[in-house]
Amino acid sequence: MPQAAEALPELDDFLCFAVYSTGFAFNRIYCKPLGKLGLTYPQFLVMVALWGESGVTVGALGEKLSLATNTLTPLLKRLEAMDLLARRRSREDERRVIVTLTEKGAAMRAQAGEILRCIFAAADLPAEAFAKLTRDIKALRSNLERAAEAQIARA
Amino acid sequence: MPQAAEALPELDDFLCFAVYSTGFAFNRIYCKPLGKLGLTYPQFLVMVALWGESGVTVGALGEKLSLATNTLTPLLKRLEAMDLLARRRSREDERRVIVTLTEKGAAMRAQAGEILRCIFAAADLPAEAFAKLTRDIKALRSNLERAAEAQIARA
DNA sequence: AATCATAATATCGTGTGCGATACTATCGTA
DNA sequence: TACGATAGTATCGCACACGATATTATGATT
Repeated sequence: MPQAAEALPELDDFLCFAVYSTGFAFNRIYCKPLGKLGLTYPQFLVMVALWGESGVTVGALGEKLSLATNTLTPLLKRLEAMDLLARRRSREDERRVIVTLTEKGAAMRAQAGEILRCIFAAADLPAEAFAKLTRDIKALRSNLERAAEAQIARA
Repeated sequence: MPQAAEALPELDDFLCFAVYSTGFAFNRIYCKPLGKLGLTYPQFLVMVALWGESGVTVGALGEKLSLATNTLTPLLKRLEAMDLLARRRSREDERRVIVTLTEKGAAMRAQAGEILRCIFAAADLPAEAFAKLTRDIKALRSNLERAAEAQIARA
């Protein structure tokens, strides 16, 4: 006897889809202000990471951004071509590549505040709700990452 | 007199980055169970939309998914090649393309429940927190979309 | 010192996202 | 009924993401 069809929520009620589509909504909002700087959204995130700490390895940068070198290397080469950062091999360990902001790249930091104000305005949430949502999503990400590691451990 | 450098939050405290990285964390979690079905994560989302309502136009599907035809058309062609859906021109309006589930595509719905349970388990949140987070993120997305429209209107 | 395992980065191929553009069908208006 | 405007879809090019693989450097073991 065939089982009754299991109820399936609407796509719009999926948490994963909410996150997925909101990510792209952020991307679209960032498009205009970042276009003035000639940056894409992922490139901007790399710059933010470097403004926090310059002179780091590709691997350390990838750790911060949850990106592997297959994504990061071409992206960094494009930023290098724009003269925003420099890539050089480490002397102590020739396997490592150190990424450092150029003067131009460091100077661009002055534009960041204005952009973040745009985004904050677009999100249109009270500061406390904004902060709480950030914490909640980070907690979710942390859980998902833990589950992903468990998946690998089982394999 | 040069202004003191404006404080810039750490990348990890950006709401946009939290959403961005959590989206990819979802993607990585979905990878294993969807691999068994031969689907990518965006392809799965399209299937979910069609399980909700089959026989819709490419445009209507794009509306649900916030995707334009430049992304959707190649994706739909791949699903069509897998015999999960059919694309045919509308008789009444030859501009429209109607997307319909095949038997195989409709049957795949039976696998969806198990996958969603995997994801829910990986998120590891109480059901109420899960639902509230979904609502909060959707509200954020709604605000961002409204701001994007305002951007266009100003342009 | 030779050899093998491992680490760090790079390369390649596939599948999205998306701005810009093209193409065909429908509609509105003279 | 022509004809310009608009709608719906497709195509193209570029920039991510990422699994798989390659390449070079370091470390470990004998």
